[in-house]
Amino acid sequence: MAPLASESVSDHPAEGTMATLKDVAKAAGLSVTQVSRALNGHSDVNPDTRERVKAVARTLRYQPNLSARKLVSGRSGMVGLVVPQAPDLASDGLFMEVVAGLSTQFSARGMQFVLHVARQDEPILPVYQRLIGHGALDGFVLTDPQEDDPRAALLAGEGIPFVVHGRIGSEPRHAYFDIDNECIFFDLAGHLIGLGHRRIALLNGVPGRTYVTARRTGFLRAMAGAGLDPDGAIIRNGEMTEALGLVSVVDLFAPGAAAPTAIICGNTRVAKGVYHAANALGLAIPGDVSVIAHDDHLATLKSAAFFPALSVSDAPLRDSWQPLAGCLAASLDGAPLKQAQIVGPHRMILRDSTAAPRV
Amino acid sequence: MAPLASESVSDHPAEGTMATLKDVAKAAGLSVTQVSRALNGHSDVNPDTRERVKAVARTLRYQPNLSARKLVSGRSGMVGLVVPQAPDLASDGLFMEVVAGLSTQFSARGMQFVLHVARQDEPILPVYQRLIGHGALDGFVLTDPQEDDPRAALLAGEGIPFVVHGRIGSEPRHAYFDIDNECIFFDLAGHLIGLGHRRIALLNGVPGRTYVTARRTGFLRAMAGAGLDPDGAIIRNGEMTEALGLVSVVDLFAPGAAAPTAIICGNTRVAKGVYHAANALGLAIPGDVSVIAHDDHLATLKSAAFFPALSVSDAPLRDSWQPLAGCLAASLDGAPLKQAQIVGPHRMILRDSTAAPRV
DNA sequence: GGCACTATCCGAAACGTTTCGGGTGATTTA
DNA sequence: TAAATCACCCGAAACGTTTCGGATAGTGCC
Repeated sequence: MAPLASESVSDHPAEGTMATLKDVAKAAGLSVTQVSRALNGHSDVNPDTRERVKAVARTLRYQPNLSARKLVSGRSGMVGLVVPQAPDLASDGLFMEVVAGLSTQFSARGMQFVLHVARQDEPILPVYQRLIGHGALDGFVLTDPQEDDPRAALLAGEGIPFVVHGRIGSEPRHAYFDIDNECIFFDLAGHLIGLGHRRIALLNGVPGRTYVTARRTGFLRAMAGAGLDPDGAIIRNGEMTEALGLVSVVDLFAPGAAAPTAIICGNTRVAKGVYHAANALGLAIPGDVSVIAHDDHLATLKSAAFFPALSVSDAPLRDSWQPLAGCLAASLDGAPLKQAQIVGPHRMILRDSTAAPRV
Repeated sequence: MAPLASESVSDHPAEGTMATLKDVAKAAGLSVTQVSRALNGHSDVNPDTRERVKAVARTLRYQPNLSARKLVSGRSGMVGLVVPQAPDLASDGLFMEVVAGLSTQFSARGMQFVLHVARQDEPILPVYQRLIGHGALDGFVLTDPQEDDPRAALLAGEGIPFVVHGRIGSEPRHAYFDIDNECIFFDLAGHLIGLGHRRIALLNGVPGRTYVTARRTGFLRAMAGAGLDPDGAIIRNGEMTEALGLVSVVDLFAPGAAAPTAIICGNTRVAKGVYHAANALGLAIPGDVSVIAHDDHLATLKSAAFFPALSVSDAPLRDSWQPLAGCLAASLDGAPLKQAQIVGPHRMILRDSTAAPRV
C-alpha cells in the first residue's frame, strides 16, 4: 500500500492543488472510470476493489470537483435558499434556526446548503433566474409561500426542483413539507366549541400566506360545522407578534363591543400579548376568556411556562428541516412526487388556559 | 402578477435548457472562441462585433455556465462567508446587515455571494476544507478575526484568496479592510486625558479578537504617553452588550472602590448600559463621570439621541462592505497585496457626555 | 515586391467528472 | 464442447468554457 501511495503525484496530497480522480486511479492502479464507479456506489465493481479505492481516496484526501461533476451530470449537490433582506428577519431567532437546521440536514446528506440574501429593493425573480442560469445550484427551498407564488411558477416552468415549506394551492404539484394547518385550527376551534364557546376570535397571520388561509378555512369550517352564527367567528390578521395579541384584546374587549369568550392565537408570541392585555384589563384566563394557541416552539417561549399554563396545538418547527431536506433530495433523485409530499404530525396539549365560558 | 410570471418563463429562449456559448456563436455567425473573447472584454475583437455578440447574447438570454468556467479558468465568481451558528448571531440586526451588505456589493461586481452556516458543534476548519475541496467557491470573507486565526492560516496555506474584516497580526500578509482601532482608542483616551482625567475605564470586547487587542493597545499607549499611573487604566472585557456597561458601572462605582472619572465604551450599546447604570446610581454625566464611545452605527442606537448626547468616535460599519468586496475582488484578480489592504477613515464627534473631571 | 506589423479571427486542447458502449476472461448452461 | 451468462473492467466521448498557438488579410515601409 505504501509504495502505491508514494507513486502518486506526491507524498502530501494537497500541495496547493487538490487530488483528482486521475490521481486516485493512478494510485489504485485502476482506470478513472472504475474509480468513479467505485466511489459512486455503482454495481459492477468488486467489493474488495471498492474498499481499496475508498481507502486510497481517503489517504489522498480526494474530493470530487463539483464543477466538473455538475458539468457532465447536471448535478452539483448544492441547494439554496433565497431570502429578501428584511429588517425583521434578523430580529427573531427563527430565521437563523431555519438556515442552520437546513444546513445541517443537507450536509448530513452530503449536499451543500447555501443562502443568498437579496437586496431589499431587488425583485426576487431575477435573482432566481441568475442563480438558475449560472447553473451552480441544483434546487431550492421555498419558505413563506404565497397564494399564487411566482417563485414556484418560475421554478416549475424552468423545470428546477424545489421544495416548499408549506403548500401552494389545493392540489400541489410540487414537493413540500407542511403541517395540516386546516386540521389543526379545525381542532382548536372544535375544542373551544365543545366547551360551549359561541363567540371565538382567531388571531391569524398576514393574509396571502397559504398557511394563514388554511388556518382560516379550518377555523370557519369548525364554526360552520357546529351550526354557529358566522358573526361569532371573529378574525384578525397581522404580523404574528406580541403586539397583535395585545392590540387585538384591547380592541375586542373595548366597552360596548361584543367580546369573544375564547381566543385562538396563531402562535405563542401572540398568546403572550393576549396574556399581557388580559392581565392589564383585569380579565381572568380562563374565567373571562379562554386562550389557546398553536405552538411551533420558536424562540424561548415555552407554552407550559405561561400562567395559567397555555393550551396548545403542538408541532415543533424544528421537526421540519429533516423532511424538507429529504423531500428536496427525493425530488432531485427523480422520485415520484408522492414521496416528496409530506404532512407532519401534530398533537393537542390541553392545559389550564381553556374552560367552559362563563354563562 | 400572473401575466408577468407567464411572460418571463416561456417567452422562447429557455426551452428547459439554457443557451450556451455555441448557440450564441451560431446565431452570431462566429466561432465559440471569439464570442467568449467578445463577452469577456478581451482586446482582439472588433468593437462592432463585440456589440453584435452582446446583443445576440442578450436576446438569447445567455448566461455563462459557472461550472464550466470554473473548471477551465479556476474561477467561478462565487465567494462565501462561513459562520458558526450561534444563538446570539440572530439577535442583533448586525449579522443580517453584514450579509446583505456583502451580497449587494458582490453582485454589483457580477459575483455571487453566498452564506454557509455551520452547525454549532461542528469544528469550522473542515467546513472550509470541504468548501475549498469541492471547488465551488473562489474566495472567502473572514469576519471576527482572532489573534492567531486558524481559518486564515488554513486558507493562506491552501492558497485560497480571502479578505479579512479586521487585521491579523502586526504585519498582515492578507487582504483586509479595517479601521484604525488602535488610533481611534488612542484618540478617545487622549481626548479624556486632555480634559484632565487620570483614572479612565475601558469597556472592551472579549479578549482574543484582534480589534479588542488593538483598542487596548491604543488606550494603554495614550495612558503611558501621558505619563499616567498604569493603575489609572481600568480595563474590563466582555461581550459588548448593554449588560456589560451596566454591570461594569455598578462594579466600578461600588462603595470603597477607586472609581474612574471617565469611561470609554466599545460601542454605543455598552454606552447605553452605562447611561442606565449611571442614572440608577445617581451619577451625573458628564458631571460625575465622562462617557465616550466608539459608534459603528449598528442597529438603531443613535448616539446623538442619548441624553446627554454621546461623544463618539465615528466609523459606520456599513461603510465596510464596499471596500471588503473590493479587496477580495482585487485579490482574486491577482492585484498586489497593497491594493487589497485598506484602512477606513474615522472621525471624532464631541457632544455633551465628556467634560473635565470634578476636582 | 518583400517585410514586418496590426487587427481580427479560428481550431484544438484542456479542465475533472460521468456515462456509453464495449471488452476480457471465467463460470454456467445446453 | 460450444454457447450463453456473469463479474469486472476500460477507452472514449461528452458537458461548456477559456486559452494557446496559429491563420488570414490588410496596411505601411523600405
